[in-house]
Amino acid sequence: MTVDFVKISEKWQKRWEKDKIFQVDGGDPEDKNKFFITAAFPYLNGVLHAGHLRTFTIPEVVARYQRMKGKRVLWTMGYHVSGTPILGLAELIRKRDKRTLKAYSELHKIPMEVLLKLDTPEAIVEYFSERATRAFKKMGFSFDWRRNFTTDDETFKKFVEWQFLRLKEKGYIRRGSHPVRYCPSCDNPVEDHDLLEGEDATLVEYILIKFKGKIELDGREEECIVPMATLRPETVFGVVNAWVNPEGKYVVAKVYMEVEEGKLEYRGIWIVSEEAAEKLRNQGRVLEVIKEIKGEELVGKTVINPVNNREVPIYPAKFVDTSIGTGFVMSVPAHAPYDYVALRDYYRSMGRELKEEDLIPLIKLENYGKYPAKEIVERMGIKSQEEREKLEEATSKIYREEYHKGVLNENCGEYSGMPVKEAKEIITRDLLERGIGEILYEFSEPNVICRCGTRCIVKLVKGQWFITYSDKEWKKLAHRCVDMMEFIPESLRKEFHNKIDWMKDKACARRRGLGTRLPFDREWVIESLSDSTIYMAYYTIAKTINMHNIREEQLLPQLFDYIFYGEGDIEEISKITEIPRELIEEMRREFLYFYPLDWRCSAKDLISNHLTFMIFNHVALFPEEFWPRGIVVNGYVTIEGRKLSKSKGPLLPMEEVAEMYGPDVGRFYITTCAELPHDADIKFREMKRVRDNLERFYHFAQGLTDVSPEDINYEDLSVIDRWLLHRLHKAIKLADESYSTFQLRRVGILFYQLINDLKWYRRRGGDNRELLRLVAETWVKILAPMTPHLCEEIWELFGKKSYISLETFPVAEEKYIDDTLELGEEFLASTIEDIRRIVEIAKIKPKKIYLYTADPWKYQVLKIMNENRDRSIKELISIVMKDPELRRYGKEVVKLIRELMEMGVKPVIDEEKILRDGKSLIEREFGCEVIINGEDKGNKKRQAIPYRVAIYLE
RNA sequence: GCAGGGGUUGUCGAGCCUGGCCAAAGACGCAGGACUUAAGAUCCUGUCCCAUAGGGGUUCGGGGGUUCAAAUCCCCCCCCCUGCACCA
Repeated sequence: MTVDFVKISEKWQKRWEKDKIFQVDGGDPEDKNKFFITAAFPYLNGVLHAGHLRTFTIPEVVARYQRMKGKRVLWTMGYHVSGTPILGLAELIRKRDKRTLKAYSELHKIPMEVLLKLDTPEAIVEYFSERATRAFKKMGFSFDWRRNFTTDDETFKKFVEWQFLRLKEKGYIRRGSHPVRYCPSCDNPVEDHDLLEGEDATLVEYILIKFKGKIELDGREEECIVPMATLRPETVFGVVNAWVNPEGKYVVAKVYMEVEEGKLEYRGIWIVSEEAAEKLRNQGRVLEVIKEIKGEELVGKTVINPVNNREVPIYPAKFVDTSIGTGFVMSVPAHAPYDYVALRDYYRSMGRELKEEDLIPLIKLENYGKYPAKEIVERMGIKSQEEREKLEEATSKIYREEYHKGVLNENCGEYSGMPVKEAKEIITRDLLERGIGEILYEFSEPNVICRCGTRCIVKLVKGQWFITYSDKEWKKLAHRCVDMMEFIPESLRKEFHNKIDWMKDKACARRRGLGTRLPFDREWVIESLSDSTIYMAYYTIAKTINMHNIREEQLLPQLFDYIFYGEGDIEEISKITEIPRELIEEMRREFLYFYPLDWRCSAKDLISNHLTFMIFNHVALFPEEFWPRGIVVNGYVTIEGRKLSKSKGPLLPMEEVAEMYGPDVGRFYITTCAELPHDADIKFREMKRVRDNLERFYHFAQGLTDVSPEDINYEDLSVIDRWLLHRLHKAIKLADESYSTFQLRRVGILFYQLINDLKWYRRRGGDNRELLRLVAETWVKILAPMTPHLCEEIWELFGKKSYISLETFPVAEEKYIDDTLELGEEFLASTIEDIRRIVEIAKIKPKKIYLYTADPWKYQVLKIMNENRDRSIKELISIVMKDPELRRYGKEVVKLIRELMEMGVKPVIDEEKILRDGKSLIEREFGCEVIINGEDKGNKKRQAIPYRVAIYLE
């Protein structure tokens, strides 16, 4: 007889909806008995899948639990549609892209005739939000649906506008330029998924150090700048020459920097490679080329190091790549193996030897002499510049060690004595400030190719809007928030502190995509991660806005100021917004009641962006009392070992889980199959087993409809009854703890333990049906947050008229908890196990089993040990030996203490009584008579110690 | 490179924070038995090696240390995963 989980779920979902049991309104602000939990809403360019299922089911279960704990629970969901992916998807569908159509029909299960119509962003948003809603409902999510919205709703956009106006007012929005990966052919920034090659490439910042030179122009000698590109600006103090590629093409050009839009600043005449000129143009400079020259023309000329005015010669070197940096490299042979080898080669070609006096050391490094580069080159036996591989190795080794352990020496002026790690940053800053350094961005890999086949460039986007997450004061507030918050797992706290420290200014607007336009610059659309940082606050008021059809033009900034800050005159606001005063008051009340957010749940991919932004925006816009209180992060999901993929599968739509296995099975499985922070691997076999177990639980309950827990006679309970009762209350306690700390897997384990407990109970001859009914009723409540439909069904079967979803969570009663009962059963089980081992090893089929408990003095020793739990063995021996009675047993006492210690010190229990109670079980198991503490056969009795009876088989 | 997480018995996966009851939970797999006409389901038992009375031996990435005692604490090394941003 199988249970139809799907049918049961449909029945209860209908009833819940009809009775609106999950709609929630704010209560008395004085008595904030509330629980506000949210999950990072899904981005709707596809159906909800197994990953969403996990991330959303966790808070869903906890929300239901808290509801049963009597809290007013605000739990709902919105839909994220901002940004470009939906735009892109609409375009692909319009173009009838084969791969897209295949993925969306087969993986997302969209009928082709419907799919082909999804060729506008609006159609996609509408379709997928309906699908998402359906999936949530089928899984039995207990949302207050009145508060649902999408980020493209005009009303929500007004809220985002308010947010950005206030951020700008507080000085957290600025305008500037920004390097991005750019495709010159598509004329657009290139996102990760639009790359053919080079996904791993990062942006690296080269520092251009402006060495001064002279160049002949029109017969006159002119001052010019020869910029050296370097990743190690601190080594500028050790430059002894510069390198140029003699074969390379270079240009002499007047360089202007675009400091503001349309405003140029002259930066002098520069000599750079042709490729570098192009890069400079892309990165905010305007170049006027005066003439082209070949690298060899510069060989032998000199340049002046701007930090120490040292004049150094330019030498030729083949290793200089004109496509990297500027085509000029400053040579620091004391610390750069390439430079050392190239200079040595060059000197030799000139007929002289490179000597130590020719080098300028600038970094002191332990385990090395004055000239680390020279040393490593000699140690590795590098003979010429051609040995690229070895040189790379030597370079990275020296760079790494110098960076971490090096200290600048006396040649470094004001920076001497500084560790390289620190000096690097400071020197960079100083070079930039003094105008002798500039930044040039490069990719860390040579090949970064756009989907269109064009090589990407780094482009400086001008007029970009930023949120200034680099702001030190702002970071302080964010750190403070993190200090006050709770994190699950706790290790997140450290991680968030790190993320906050690393946060740089973030570009917060783009040229295209769905979403909200910047209220102060309508050309730009607010970037999709930036519009979703404080939207939990919107949940508190969305109900009022949705139910009363408040229109976007009514949602003026003054209104939000009143709702969130209590600022302004309500009469006046009511007048200008044409929103009735009561509704404004309602919104204010709901916000005050439900805020702050108690828990934010998400998968771990959002740690470094969304969750961190959420903290930043909250601390910027809200007073401390409204800062978020906790973050819960769960691991990823794989299916039978494979990563999820929206385009390649597997995906496992949430709806499919609901339809194929039933929502309760899916909910139970996804929350208990892995520990919260770990990745979960869905295995369909295991999911089936969950279904079997839940089914068994249903049948167990089904067999108990005719009895009542009211009829339990507590006076008359047997040992095993009391044990079961103890286990029940202990389970309540643990389940309570587990739910409140998001340890849902533990609840699952408790459930499996219940099944095992019931097995043992029956094996021990337990058959108190009233008690079993109590166990069933209690467990239905414990499981209700996880498997609500099944539990409602059983609840109804038990003749209850209420919804179990609204019942009170069971309360553990200490008076029924007695750990010695548990120790007793364990003792009994281990006794049986011991007998079994002897039977097996000795190959005896016993006719009679004699069991002997230990002599009383041995329990006395155990008792003393219990009273002195923290003592060492030595101490225990001396304590026990103080007792003259016990001292009589001499060495035996010492031996006993050691044995008991090894076993673990447990309280003394009445072993004989337990054995007598379990006698019939042992007799049944072995099919023979059991004699307890009878005649001492084979002188065995003396072997008995507490928790280990002596056994004699006959 | 920087940061965070992790390496446990056939597999997955607890335990490690708060050292001793850890040969190490549980699940799966495998093997044996009971039940059954049979299959499935269910229940019992075993599953590192050795052992004819409940015993012994070798294990928890590698190496070293602290301790009467370490999978668990400390140090070093190796390996794996994730993030490093404008992208949802």
